[in-house]
Amino acid sequence: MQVTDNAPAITGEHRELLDQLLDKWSLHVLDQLCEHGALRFNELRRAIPAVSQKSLTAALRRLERNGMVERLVVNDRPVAVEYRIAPVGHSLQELIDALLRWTTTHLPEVERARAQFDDAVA
Amino acid sequence: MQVTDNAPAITGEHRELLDQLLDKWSLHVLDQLCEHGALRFNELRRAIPAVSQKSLTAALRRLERNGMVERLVVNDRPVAVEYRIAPVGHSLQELIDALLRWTTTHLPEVERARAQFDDAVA
DNA sequence: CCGCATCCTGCACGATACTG
DNA sequence: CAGTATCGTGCAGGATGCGG
Repeated sequence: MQVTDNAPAITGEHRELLDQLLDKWSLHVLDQLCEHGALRFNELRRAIPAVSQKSLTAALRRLERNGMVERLVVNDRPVAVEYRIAPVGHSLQELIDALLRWTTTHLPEVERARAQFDDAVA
Repeated sequence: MQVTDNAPAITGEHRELLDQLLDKWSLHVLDQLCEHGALRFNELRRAIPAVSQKSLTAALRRLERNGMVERLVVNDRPVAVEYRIAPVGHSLQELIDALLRWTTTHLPEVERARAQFDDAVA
């Protein structure tokens, strides 16, 4: 075993956690919460128009359960809830940004590869 | 707009690309190919025992189409195929490693959060 | 305003059998 | 060895309606 072994193996738990943090909507949610600090439920809905109420709720619950965001009831009558990014969630943000930057950088290259592949098939 | 804006927005294309690269099996495949350089189809199957033949084929096709890996026929009779990591795929590896290191680091914290959350519900 | 319950649909994925 | 073809199933996720 090398001391320079900086590539951990992929265990089921790794995969499970990444699935819960990098799923279809969680990236958007984390992104918004990092940018604005704290947002109300319907503010998030408006910020991410394509998400359904059900999926947004599910994503928020998942993120909350994993400690990425904090949910706090601001007010009863009428009910007001605020979602706030947790410190550990903020630490994830750097990685997410890195991913987004990577895609932005390499998207043209990927699209060329796709065109070439699709041509070869046809 | 700030010049220091280092957080690109999440477009549909970003999401689509990430979905194709970070899916259930692609991480394993990229990981293996980066580690070993080049592998045969059945070597990959053995290296990732949980994957079905169908899903591995699909993952490899997807990665190939996006330019992440190169497929080359080494031999006919009997057929031998080699999958090799492409340069752009290798550039992804650093991010994947970063993700894995992040999960490794924060998994205990996440598990504490989960336990607490599940307690609160019960 | 926030969110759960229900129904419905498509698709991801495994299992299995077959081919060059 | 490296796939393609087909079938069956679970589950993610949208649409809709109700409740505190």
